[in-house]
Amino acid sequence: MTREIKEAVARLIREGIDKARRKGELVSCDLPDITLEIPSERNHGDLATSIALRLSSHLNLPPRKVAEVIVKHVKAISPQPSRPVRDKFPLGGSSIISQIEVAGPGFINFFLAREALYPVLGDIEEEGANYGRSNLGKGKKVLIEFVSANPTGPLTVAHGRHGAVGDALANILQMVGYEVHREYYYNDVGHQMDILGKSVQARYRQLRGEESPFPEDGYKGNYITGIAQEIARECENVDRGDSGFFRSFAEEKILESIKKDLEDFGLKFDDWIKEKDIYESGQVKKTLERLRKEGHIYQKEGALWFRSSHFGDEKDRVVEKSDGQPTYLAPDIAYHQNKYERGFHCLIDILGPDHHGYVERLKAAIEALGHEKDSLKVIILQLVSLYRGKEKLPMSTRAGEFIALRQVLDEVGKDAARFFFLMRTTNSHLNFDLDLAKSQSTENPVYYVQYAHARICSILDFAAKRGVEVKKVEEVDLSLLKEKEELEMLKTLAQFPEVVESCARALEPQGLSSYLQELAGGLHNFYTKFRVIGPGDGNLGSARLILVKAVRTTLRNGLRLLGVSAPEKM
RNA sequence: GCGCCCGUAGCUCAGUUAGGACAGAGCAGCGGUUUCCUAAACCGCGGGCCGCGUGUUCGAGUCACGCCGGGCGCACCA
Repeated sequence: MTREIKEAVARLIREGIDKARRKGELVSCDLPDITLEIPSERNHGDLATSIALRLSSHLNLPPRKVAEVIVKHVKAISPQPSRPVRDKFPLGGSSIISQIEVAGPGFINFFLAREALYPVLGDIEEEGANYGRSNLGKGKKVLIEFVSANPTGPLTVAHGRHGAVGDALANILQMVGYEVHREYYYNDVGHQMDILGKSVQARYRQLRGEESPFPEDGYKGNYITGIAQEIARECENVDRGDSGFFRSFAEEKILESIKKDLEDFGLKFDDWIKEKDIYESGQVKKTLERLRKEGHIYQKEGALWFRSSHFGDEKDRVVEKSDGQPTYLAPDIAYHQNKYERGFHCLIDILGPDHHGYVERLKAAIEALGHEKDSLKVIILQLVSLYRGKEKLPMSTRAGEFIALRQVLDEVGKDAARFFFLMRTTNSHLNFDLDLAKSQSTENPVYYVQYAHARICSILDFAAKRGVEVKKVEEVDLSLLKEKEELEMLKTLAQFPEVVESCARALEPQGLSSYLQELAGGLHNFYTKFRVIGPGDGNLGSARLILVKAVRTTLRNGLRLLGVSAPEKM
C-alpha cells in the first residue's frame, strides 16, 4: 500500500483515539505506534490494525470494546482532504475508506474506497523508471564486497549465487538512496597460489613427457591441464623449474576467465582489490602496529595474537604465526580498516557458510579499531546444490568434479540463473534444478514474470497498430477500472516501493522475486478474463492501457533490480 | 563437545527481522478454458499434530529454554 494511504489511515485512527479520550470514553496512556498491516485474508479488508488489542491491557477494557469505541469516533470524523496528492483523488480524511469493521478478537479492518487506489497510476506515469525509488539511505556510502573468489579456479555455482545476491542487493540499496560501491577482493599471494603454480607446473612437465609428481593437495581440475597446454602453445624458453612463472601465468589466465564469466553474468565491480596491494602499501604492518600499541595484540608461544575475546569472540586469534608469516586474518583486518579509511562507514560482506566462524573475529577487529560493530554487516549465504531433475550433481571442488558457473550460464542463460539464485532467502540452502531453469514451461517462474512483461508489450504494439494512443492519466476516467482483477493489480502496484524498502532493510532480495511473481500473476489473471483493446467506447480501453503500462513499468523496474532482462517478445 | 543455518502440504519453499484472526504460494495429481491483444497463460478441486516438549503472553509457525533430526563450521589453512 502506498505510504500516503497508510499514513492517512493511521492519522484517522489517532484522531479517533484522541476524540474518544476527550469525551472520556478512553483513558489516556502511552500510545504505541499505530501499525497497519495488509491482512493475508481478503475478507479481512485492505488494511488492519491490532491497536485495540495492544491498548486493552493498559486500559483495563476488553479489546473488542476498545476497538468499538475507536471505530465509532473514526466513523464520525468528517471527510477532510487534508493532503491532496493529486487533484482528482484527494487522499485524506475518511473519504478513502469505504468500510470499517471490528473483527475477531478486536482487530479493526479497513476497506479502501476505489478512489484511494487510482493515484498510484499517476505516480508511476510520472516517475517511470524511478518508481520505487526512495531516500531511506539518505545518500550514505555503502561498500558491498562479494564473490571475492581467489584466482585458483573457475567460478562455481556458489559464486554465482553470491554474485546474483550481491548485485541485486547493491541495486536495491541504490534504489533506496544509498551510494553503493561494489568491490571484489582476492588473494594473490600465499600458500594457495603457490599450490596453484605447482599444480600447473606438474601438468606442464607431464605434457612434455617428464615424470613429474602432482602435488598432494594440488588442484585437480581439468582447467589446470588446459592452462599447461596454453603455456606449451604460447611460451618459448619456459624455465620449467620456476614455479613462480607458472603461478603468475595461471593467475592471469584464471582472473581473465573469472572476469569474463562475471561480465557474461552481468556483474560489474567498481574496484578490484588485491591482497598484495594491502601488503605493499604497508597497511598490514600499520594496522597491526596500531592494534599492538593499543594493547590488543600480545605475544605467546612465538606467535602474535589478537585479543579478539575482549570484543565478543570466543577466543583470541593468531595474526602472525611463529614462523613470522601473517595469517589470513591480518591482511583482512587491514583491508577492512582500509575500507573505513576510504570513507565507507557501512560495510557489507557476503560470505559462505564455511566462514561463519570468521565473522566474530572480524567484527572484533573493527571494534578494536574504533568502529561500530554494527557498521559491518555480514551476510552468510548458504550453499547451492545442483540438480538435474531428481538427480543431485557432485560438487567437490577438491576432486575437480564440479559444475562451473560458466556451464550453468551456457545451459540455462543469464536470466534464469539470476532469478533462480534469488528465489530463496539467503540463509536457506538452494536447490538449483537445471532442467527446471531450462524448461520453457509453466513451471519456470522466470519466464512467468518475463512473459507478463512481453504480453503487455504485445498489447501496446497492438494498440499502436490500431492507432489507439496511450493517454495521460489526467485525460482518462480511471474510475472505469472497477473489476476485482484491476483493483487487485492496483493494490499490488502500490506496494512496490515498500517491498523494495523492506528488501533493503533486511538485506534480502528474495522478497522482490516473490513480489514480481505476484504482480505477473495478477496481470495474467486479468489478461485472460478481459480485453484491453476492443470492446466499448474506448474509454475503458484507455484506462486499461494506463493500468497495464503501469504494470509493465513496475515489472521492468523490479526485474532491473534483480539483474534480469525484461524482453518485449518471447 | 561448542557455534551458526535449516526442519511448515507428496515435492520445492514463503511467512520468524518488528508475536495477532480459521497457516500461504508454486510445482506435482485430478477436472475444465483458445472464432478474441502470444495457451511460456487462466479457472476449479483436494491436500497440514508449522520436528517434539515446556515456558512467557489476552494471543506463539514467529519469542525463551530444553530435546530430536539434517547441513556447515570449530587451525599458528585460505
